[in-house]
Amino acid sequence: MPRRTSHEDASCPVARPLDAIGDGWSLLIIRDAFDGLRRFGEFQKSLGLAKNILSARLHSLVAHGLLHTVPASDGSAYQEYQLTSKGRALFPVLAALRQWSEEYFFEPDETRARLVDRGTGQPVAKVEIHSSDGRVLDPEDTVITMYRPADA
Amino acid sequence: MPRRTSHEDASCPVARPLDAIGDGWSLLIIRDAFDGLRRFGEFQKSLGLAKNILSARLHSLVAHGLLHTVPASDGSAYQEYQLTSKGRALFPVLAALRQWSEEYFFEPDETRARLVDRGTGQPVAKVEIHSSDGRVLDPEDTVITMYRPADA
DNA sequence: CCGTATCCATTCCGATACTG
DNA sequence: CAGTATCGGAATGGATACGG
Repeated sequence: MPRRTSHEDASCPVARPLDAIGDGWSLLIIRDAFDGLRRFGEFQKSLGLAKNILSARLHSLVAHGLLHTVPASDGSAYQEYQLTSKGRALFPVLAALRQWSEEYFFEPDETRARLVDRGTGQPVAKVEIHSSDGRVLDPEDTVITMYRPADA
Repeated sequence: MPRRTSHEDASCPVARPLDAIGDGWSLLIIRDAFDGLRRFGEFQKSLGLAKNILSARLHSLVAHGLLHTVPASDGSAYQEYQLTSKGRALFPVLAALRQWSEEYFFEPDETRARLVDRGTGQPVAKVEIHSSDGRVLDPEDTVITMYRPADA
């Protein structure tokens, strides 16, 4: 029996993107892309992975529409990898993940990389889930329901 | 050379939790836990994975402090798996991931599972990143900086 | 400098059988 | 029902060598 290879057809939005970013390196590549990295060598130096798998991950991210390649920038005949709008839209996810990790995976006195407001240098506000009318929602205040858009 | 086995010592909060939730199944188990699932068999039925790997994942999540086991609830001699506060704190991450996925991985007319306010039935508000004084921040408005807490 | 192709070691997953 | 133990196949990742 083949291994569970894909979540493409899952109706759950948590499952479906796992093919694109469910692997360990992809999220780190996206993080670096947000940080301004664009060149193959920059990613490789930052992440320290083998070139073949970096190549594979990059292609996968392009195939899933999170990155796209642009021809040059310096005269070279190579590619640069930039976030698409789909990739950029991961910003809140990454920010929430950062906050969760800082709170639960770091000792209070441990040095860490923080996401801050560029203008003020202050850390960004804690991500919260709100109702459509602005109340803060806890997990218990929410439910998962099936939504069938009318195909009018 | 050993494969990169762990991100435990990374100073980047994006990297460090990958050992705990970077694998494909863990996030889905957490999702199901938010959904109220607690028993081994419930998870297995929902996810359709082999019992040995479910067992391994569950143990890993317990070891990383996202789940904890409680003795019974019905008289049986078995365990139930519940989210810890650390696991519950993943709520905004999961919610942000859901929203991103719904927007970019589903066709507009495609049926999907949505996170809604239990009281009103309305979908939760879109997750945004705010500055400490309440402005909405785009990726460009932010920077990553190293933070060294004073060890007073 | 930017990749691609090949090889090898490790890991992971699924099925199955087994215990309580 | 709730797990554990074992096995085999598949996919992955790392190193390296090579080509543009």
